[in-house]
Amino acid sequence: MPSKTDVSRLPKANNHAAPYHHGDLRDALIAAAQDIMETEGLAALSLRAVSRRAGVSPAAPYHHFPDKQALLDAVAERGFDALTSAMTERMDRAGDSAARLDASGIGYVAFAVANPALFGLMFSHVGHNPAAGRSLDLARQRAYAVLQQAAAASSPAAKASPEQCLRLWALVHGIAKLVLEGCVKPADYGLTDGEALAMHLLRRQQA
Amino acid sequence: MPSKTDVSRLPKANNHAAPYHHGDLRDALIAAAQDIMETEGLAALSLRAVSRRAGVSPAAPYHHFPDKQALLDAVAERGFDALTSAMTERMDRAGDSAARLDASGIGYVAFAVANPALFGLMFSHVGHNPAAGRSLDLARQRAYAVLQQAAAASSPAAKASPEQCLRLWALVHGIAKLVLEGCVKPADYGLTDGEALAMHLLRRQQA
DNA sequence: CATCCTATCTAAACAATGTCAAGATTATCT
DNA sequence: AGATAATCTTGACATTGTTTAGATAGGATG
Repeated sequence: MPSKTDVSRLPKANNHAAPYHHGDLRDALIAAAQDIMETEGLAALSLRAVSRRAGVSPAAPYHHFPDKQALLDAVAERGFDALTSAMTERMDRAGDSAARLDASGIGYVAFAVANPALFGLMFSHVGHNPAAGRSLDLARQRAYAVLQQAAAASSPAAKASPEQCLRLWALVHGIAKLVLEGCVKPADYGLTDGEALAMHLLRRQQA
Repeated sequence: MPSKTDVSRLPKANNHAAPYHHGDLRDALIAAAQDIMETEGLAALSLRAVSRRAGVSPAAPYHHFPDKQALLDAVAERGFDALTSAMTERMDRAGDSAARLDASGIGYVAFAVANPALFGLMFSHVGHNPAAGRSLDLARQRAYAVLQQAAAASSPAAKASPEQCLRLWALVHGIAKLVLEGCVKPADYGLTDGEALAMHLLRRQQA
């Protein structure tokens, strides 16, 4: 349907009548995938649906990603960066180092509850070839580093031990997962949302 | 290929030449699904593969389960019962009530690591109609009750508070998930397996 | 400017999956 | 034994991930 000659030469103008070459399809595919996840959930996230949303044929993504999993990895990588930002921003709005430590954990859970499908994707590489997901691993480590640094800055020296850090990660990860999986409903504890639950469980945790 | 008249009347004998009516296909399907999960992983768990393994047509399961999800729910339900047994058995091999509390948490993680695909299935109802999974919810609550009772039997009174129980669940659930998702490798902490990691993280947790 | 080369996209097809409708076969009850 | 309901098969449909072959465009070189 789109006439190909009216738009003479606009390689990056993607407003009307998509040209044969999309401009930067890679980003558009990632954005479309994020869009579908937020609106229709993880189950609706098929490669063909992403292609459809981006206005492109089902085979087009294969020129930018070797695999569906590779596209999902790219989405997950951006997710970890967003998680890192969400935690640090919340920490910056906190006062002393103890409050910043709380904020990091609460931010972790709050991000998960606010982006359930994305959070699920980020931790769902079951069979994952290690070479392809290396950049993803680094993004995840960057997010974990926020927790680690918050623990290190918190005064009691023993709190920054690798074991204590991992305990904190496991605790907030467990809270997030249990809420997302529907196992724990914050209302059962007289709380409004997952964020309040995290606040409640992290308070007085370090005794 | 199978001649239908040589086996005259053996409704439950499923050794050779399966009769038209399987006997109890429902259990066979659940068992086949468990088999596939353990040997080939969650990704290979398709309804058709289960039917194939049970020696039956792809449409046969629909006379015993309304849905693929319903079969998966049945498998998950048995999984929660197995988790309950694994925890209680490990507790019974422990000494005092404090050791029993540790054993419940360690048993939780050990079960997850020993049955990665099943554990993933058990907590993977994203869009789940509440009526169908009610029996599943009960099975899950039965497993959680083991943790609760272990905490209640442990001497310090404040340890059995709902918040403390939930904290314990979140902690062991988080450890299990992080290990299964490949985020945490026990070897990085000088430990052999996830069970040892759980032991290490739960020890001195209650201070 | 013309030409080759390469990157990008489409079209068409393939096997596999979940699911359903129609028909065959067997168990069960009267 | 004969009717009725339960169980299983066959065949089909839409959807998915992926591949192959061919069309189209952009960029470099002559």
